[in-house]
Amino acid sequence: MSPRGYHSEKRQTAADETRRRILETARRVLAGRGVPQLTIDSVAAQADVSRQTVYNAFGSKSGLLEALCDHLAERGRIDRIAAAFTAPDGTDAITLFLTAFYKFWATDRTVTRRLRGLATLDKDLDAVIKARNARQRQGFAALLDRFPDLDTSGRDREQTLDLLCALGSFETFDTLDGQAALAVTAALAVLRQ
Amino acid sequence: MSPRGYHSEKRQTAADETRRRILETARRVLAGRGVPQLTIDSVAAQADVSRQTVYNAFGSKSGLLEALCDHLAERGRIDRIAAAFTAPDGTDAITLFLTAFYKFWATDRTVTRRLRGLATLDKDLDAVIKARNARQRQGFAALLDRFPDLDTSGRDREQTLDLLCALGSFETFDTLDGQAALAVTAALAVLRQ
DNA sequence: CATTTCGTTGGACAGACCGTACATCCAATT
DNA sequence: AATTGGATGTACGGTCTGTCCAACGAAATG
Repeated sequence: MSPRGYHSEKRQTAADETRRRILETARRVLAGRGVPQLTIDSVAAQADVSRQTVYNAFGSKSGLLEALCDHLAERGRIDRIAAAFTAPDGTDAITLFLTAFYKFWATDRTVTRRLRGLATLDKDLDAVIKARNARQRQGFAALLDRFPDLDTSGRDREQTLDLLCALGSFETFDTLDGQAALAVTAALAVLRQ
Repeated sequence: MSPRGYHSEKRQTAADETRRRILETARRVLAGRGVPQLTIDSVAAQADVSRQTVYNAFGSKSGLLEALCDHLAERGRIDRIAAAFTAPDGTDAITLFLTAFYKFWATDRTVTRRLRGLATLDKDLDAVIKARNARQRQGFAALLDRFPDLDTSGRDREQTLDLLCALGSFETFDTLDGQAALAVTAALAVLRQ
């Protein structure tokens, strides 16, 4: 703590800029073909930054990956899901919700796949991704609340949510090759049956 | 190559036994809670074997993981899918096929999840898993061939296969918490709609 | 019995990577 | 002019992979 705060604008923005440059580099590295060579060394070098700077900005490799998750959320305009909650029609709402996620993942498909793979080895990153999945489930739940007539299957509510989350998961997006329309029809079939 | 073959039974079975012990240890390590500490060192130590022996048996860490995939296939009785191809009814066939996979994955759920995560970082392992997914798709395709009336959706055949693969994927199994019945009803809903 | 073979062992080594510490430089701030 | 904070460079310890090699011992062969 400084006795007299050195609040600075130029310094802050400069630091943010390097931080951002590092994140972009990490994203580019993970997006490349072949096995991702995501080492602090290579990211730092490609971002034209010293290794120490990466640690200053993110603390650790885990920290970098977590920050990258948020970075991807911005890039992929995950905020598009907001439109789903103002839709007047239930079917439209589900459609908007699912397609928002599919567009989001399509933005950085390879990076997302690898990030989720890396979460297997990283407790912190795993927590971030689990939280994200949980929020998606809450979104589906909110839509089911708003449109009670949407689910005419007579199934248990939690089970319906399980199915929707499965169809809306990144992995399903990935195996469906991004065909959002396919996921939407499947979801509607599951809800109606 | 030996000028005069030293074909041995005792040696062979002994080597197979240590190989098997290493695989079981690796499986146990990957099944443990927390971040998996799957290092050659720890596996070797827990299997009461020298590190060199692991390399003799599997060549590399990738080799060990690939072998573990096959090991899991045996343990999980993946051969149960055979029953699906002799079923007289299409619906039964799909049900048997899907539940065989779900039982398979339920056998070593955590291990499979981590193995698939590790495939992100390992080209060889990734190839093994991709091949396995492809075989599942061929299985679904064979069922659609045998029972042409099964798919009344009028959808493109490849798209129907995409959806079935998505529902039959390990990741969907994982998010559905192993509820095979749920996946089956979803698959049937998708086929009928 | 003598010899060959093979799986196994133990130690040593290079190379990659993570994370930390520290002394230093420079530009922005006061 | 003095201070502060971000960035740099270097160095070090630790972990893990993969390879090499000398050696041991039990099984197989003649």
